[in-house]
Amino acid sequence: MIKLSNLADYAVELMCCIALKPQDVHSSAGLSDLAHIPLPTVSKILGTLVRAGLLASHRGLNGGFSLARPADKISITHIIEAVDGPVQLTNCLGEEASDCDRESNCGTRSQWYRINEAVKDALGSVRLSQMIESVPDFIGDGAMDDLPLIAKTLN
Amino acid sequence: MIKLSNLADYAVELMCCIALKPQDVHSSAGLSDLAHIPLPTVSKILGTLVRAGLLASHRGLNGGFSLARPADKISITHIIEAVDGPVQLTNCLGEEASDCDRESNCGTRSQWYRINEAVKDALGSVRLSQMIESVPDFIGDGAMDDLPLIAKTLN
DNA sequence: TAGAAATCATACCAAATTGGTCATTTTAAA
DNA sequence: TTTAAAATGACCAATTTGGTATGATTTCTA
Repeated sequence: MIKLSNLADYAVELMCCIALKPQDVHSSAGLSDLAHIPLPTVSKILGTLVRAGLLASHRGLNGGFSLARPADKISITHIIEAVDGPVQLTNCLGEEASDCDRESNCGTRSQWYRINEAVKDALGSVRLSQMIESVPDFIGDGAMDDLPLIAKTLN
Repeated sequence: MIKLSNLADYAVELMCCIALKPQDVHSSAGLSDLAHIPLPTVSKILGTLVRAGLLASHRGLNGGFSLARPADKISITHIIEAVDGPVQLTNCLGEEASDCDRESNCGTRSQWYRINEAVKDALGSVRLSQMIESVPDFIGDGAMDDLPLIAKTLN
């Protein structure tokens, strides 16, 4: 199953919690309660997000975390890459062309590149501000009809 | 780092090797040599692909594997999902709405859905036949100079 | 101004997934 | 009947992931 790591998933969720009240300073403990994620794990993730420049931390009494920039300037890719590292579907796409003495499959590189870009676009096309707006009850049926348009870069 | 599993990566590569000579029956050992992947691993992956209906197996002497359908009827998604399971970026997207008694983040589901679909589209938009076309004789040296732009976004 | 409380930060440990190996059985062609 | 090949299942190692505990830092308050 292709999925994000739990930590990346958590990270997006925590960012959403913070973005809902952008003015407030949110403590790890408070966010842990709100999101039902173990406190130490929250701590670790928030620390990562601070180092990535997505959050600002305020130490000391009444300290906590707040967004480093407006929610519409933060994309899902930013959050995910901060936690999970870059989107790089295949080893082929790394810096070293590595062991590409393989026959028969290097025409695939340009295709892989396309696919990888498309995935990044998909992730990058949604901003944090969008994640928290408009919560239609989407469970069930047609609520998702006006959706994508994404993945248009291909073809 | 967001990446496919090695097995999925290998699977695509093996499928490419087979698709290059669609008439032939390819033995595990031959493919292992060709792709530089350990034989037992090749065996395991090919078995999975057979069960997924992407390959046909021929037992006995001079047996081996061949495509179960034309290369332009097989998408990368087919191969990847056969090995890694469905593309399901977040737990939220699974069948059971699970612990979505979480506050504040369920508006995110419809967004996650969009993102997930886009990723699937990206993977599904490339067919096996495209992966193997235009394979310039790249073995050797500068043959891959015109190859794109790769790893440009990575930094 | 000093101490204490609240909080961030980091180093450490355990468990689960993944990747890879081996040995056995089944099949079919020569 | 012998041989070469696939199919199957159990097994082991290692990386990664998730979680825990402890330590360091800042600010408030007395």
